[in-house]
Amino acid sequence: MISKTYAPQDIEAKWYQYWLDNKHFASKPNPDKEPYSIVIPPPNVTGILHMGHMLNNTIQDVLIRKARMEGKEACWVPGTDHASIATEAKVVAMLKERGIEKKDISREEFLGYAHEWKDKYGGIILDQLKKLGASCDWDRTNFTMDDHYYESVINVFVDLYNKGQIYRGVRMVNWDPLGKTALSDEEVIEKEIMAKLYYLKYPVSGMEGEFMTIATTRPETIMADTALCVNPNDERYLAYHGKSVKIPLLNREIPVITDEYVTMDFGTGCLKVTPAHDLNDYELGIKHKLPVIDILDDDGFLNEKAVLYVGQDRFAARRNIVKDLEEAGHLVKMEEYKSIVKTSERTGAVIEPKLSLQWFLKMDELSKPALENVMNDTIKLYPSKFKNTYRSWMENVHDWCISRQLWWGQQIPAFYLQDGTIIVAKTKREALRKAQHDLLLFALTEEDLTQDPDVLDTWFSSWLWPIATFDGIRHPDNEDISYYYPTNDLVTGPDILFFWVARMIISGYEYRGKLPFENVYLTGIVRDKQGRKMSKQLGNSPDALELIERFGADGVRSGLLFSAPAGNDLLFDEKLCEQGRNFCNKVWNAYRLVEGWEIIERSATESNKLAIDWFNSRINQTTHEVQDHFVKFRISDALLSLYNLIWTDFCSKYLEIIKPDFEQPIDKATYDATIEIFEKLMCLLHPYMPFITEEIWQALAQRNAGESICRTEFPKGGAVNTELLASFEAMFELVTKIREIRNAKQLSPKIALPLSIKTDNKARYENIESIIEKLANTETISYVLDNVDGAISFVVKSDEFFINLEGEIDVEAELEAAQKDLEYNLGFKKATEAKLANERFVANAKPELVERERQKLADAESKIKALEERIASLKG
RNA sequence: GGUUUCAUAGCUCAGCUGGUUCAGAGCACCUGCCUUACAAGCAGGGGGUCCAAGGUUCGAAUCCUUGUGGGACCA
Repeated sequence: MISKTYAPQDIEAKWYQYWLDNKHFASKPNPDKEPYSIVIPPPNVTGILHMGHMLNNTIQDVLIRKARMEGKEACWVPGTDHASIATEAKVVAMLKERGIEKKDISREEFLGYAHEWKDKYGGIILDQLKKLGASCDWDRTNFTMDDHYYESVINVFVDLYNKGQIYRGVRMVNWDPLGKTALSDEEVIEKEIMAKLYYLKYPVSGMEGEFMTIATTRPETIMADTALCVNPNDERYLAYHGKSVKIPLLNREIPVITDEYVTMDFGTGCLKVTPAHDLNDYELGIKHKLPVIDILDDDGFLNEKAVLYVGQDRFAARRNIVKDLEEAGHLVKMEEYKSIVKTSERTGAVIEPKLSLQWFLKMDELSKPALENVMNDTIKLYPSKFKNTYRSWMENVHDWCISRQLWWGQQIPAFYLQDGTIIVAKTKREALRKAQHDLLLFALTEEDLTQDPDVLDTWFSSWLWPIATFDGIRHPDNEDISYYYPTNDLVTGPDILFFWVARMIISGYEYRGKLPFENVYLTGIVRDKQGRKMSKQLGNSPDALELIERFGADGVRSGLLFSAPAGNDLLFDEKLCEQGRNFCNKVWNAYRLVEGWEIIERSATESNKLAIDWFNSRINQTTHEVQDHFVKFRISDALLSLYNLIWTDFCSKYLEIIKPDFEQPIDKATYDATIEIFEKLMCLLHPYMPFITEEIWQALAQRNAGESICRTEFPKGGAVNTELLASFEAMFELVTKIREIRNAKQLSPKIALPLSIKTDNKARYENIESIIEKLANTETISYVLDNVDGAISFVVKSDEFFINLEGEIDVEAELEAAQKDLEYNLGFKKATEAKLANERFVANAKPELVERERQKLADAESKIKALEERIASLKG
């Protein structure tokens, strides 16, 4: 006896191992097949599976499994990225636990520990993906710090440098004083906070008793001021043009300059200019040739250039200077002020705008094909609304700061001579040769070369992902890259559209001359019920593995997809997984029913034959629907179509029709047809629910060793008999009406109801009498020419039906219902007639539409006739 | 502030090129059923001024304009 409820745990583990053992996910170039490839968005090597990953990877798995079943050479490349900042932080923490400080060990030692950490804890997420059922080709697993990948990244750096696309320069960057590294704009999170706006007055030189008052949120930077700036049109300050003021406490003199950049109505309309510590001030400083005084060191502590508060942390210095300013009478007032503070995504530290020497990649030329080919739909974004966002970003692209002051990552292949000359080469040896050869410095040895200590931004390695995972940078003509590139679909979140997707497109055109993928499917963000983004801090994210444990991978997968249209955020509720689990159970029980049947050698009844034909038409219809949804990347809609097909049409209708009576056998013809149908349904559903479909598919028939549903053919969808579908629709409507009466009269389902039909076309019902009897539990059906007195009646299409429940009929209620129905139909008739009488409608609308309206009118008319007779007889 | 996007049932969303009287699905809710595959189930039901106001059209939830209110991106 098999279990009444579906128990996924053992089944899932069993089949996943089976798939691996039989290498069903492995792929290699096959010229006889069409390639279909996806590269996984590499999760952070420190990461663990969360809801976003589950959604994202389920979608990829659905796509890849479907492609595999369609006979394509499907290849899903998994892997992880090295996540410099996050991983380095983990390693530093691990060392700290062992009592080791990063600053006390060498780079080589540190990297040794980092690799140790990675081998031990890194990539847990990939194993977790297996629990989800991900059909990745695991032999192709890549890591952005693998030797071949590392080399690819270095090669690209050298190449771009040689092409003049990479340069070194001083720029104002987002500095993370805790991580002690520059961050890209994308690694910065803006938080809204309540800050204080301090109003400080600066004495004007040569004008005793005159002051200029500025408003600032950062009083500790006044020592770095090099000017005060007012709008030249601001009448309040005309008298001070060309004067100078003294910085409070410090008494250093700085000029008053004018620039239209200053907003007159913000604060006091008088701006302190601090070029070293604010991006806008920096630009203003360049414009007005102001000096730059950098008073902060890399830790965010004040240095000796500050003169005051030297050695203090920036926040401590702020507290102290406010106190001192107040005592000295320079603090006019303080105001609460809502402002935005930038923080580091990784360390949480408040970002310090800082001038520093960094490596940059020029973006203006490189980004052109990437913009163009998204705008002209060579690369399609789903949903397309992201095209706008993409464009606005790409049109305002800044040069990319690619250096990071860390150790974990690809070390920048730039070597410095003692005089500062830069030589960029893949290795130190090559750099030396270059120096000797190009600069004629024959006496030079490797000891004279110092490599840049910084590493490259992690995105500078992951932007090569679709190429480097196939080793297409080092070997641009190898078999894999030639076959699998460009990949087909990329599935990722819109939050990394810019700094990953766009950059992959850039590198794709630069290094392959081609797009990296054809379609980009952007998932929504998984939020909690209240609409909050799931995060560790809030603790509102469910444990992914625990969810799988509770609901089964199939349940979680389908649950996530039930309400996940592309690009729309998904408000996650465990109820969705429950629904998925219930669906598994439904499918499971349908299998239990079929599995328990005794078979008898007998041909099928006419009604069974009809039901089989009808259901095959429904499958075909739905298959076409599903294909259409897939073409448009409506993954969620495709699932919902299948859900309804299986639950409503297969279980509630088809199986109920052909189900033999209790402990009766089923005829072989119907049984065989049902098994075939069941297999087809499992194939259609397999991409979504791989485990249960494999389990049932294996059980439905004898299979060969190693055979799997994941290698069967995805149903193509044959002819649809629309007439048959329509007649079954009408029949189900009839059945529903009878059931409605049963419910309204509170009659037990066990009592068979007497049904009479008044119709011009008896043949319409004769073949399906037994179906109606079974579904609605009616007694033998009779045909009548006249209305049945005292019976409950209703109209479906143009035929009238009577259920004679002696004494049960409430004439008033029946009359009212019939009257209401009549009114509706009269209204409908009127509207349709008006439409058809309208010349412009008949002239402009599509002919089939007009024809449909005529048909509707005819239907309504016969229905009205039947209803009128009905009302007359009730009144009679 | 600029750009963009959305507003449909109590909740989450479909509604694709305007065309069934179009107002849909799932969940939730109500009623009746422990019926023989399934109570993680079966049968049935109620529920909406499609944000507001104009416009285009034979016809608007759908297209246009303005407003209101949310989100995203950029500053």
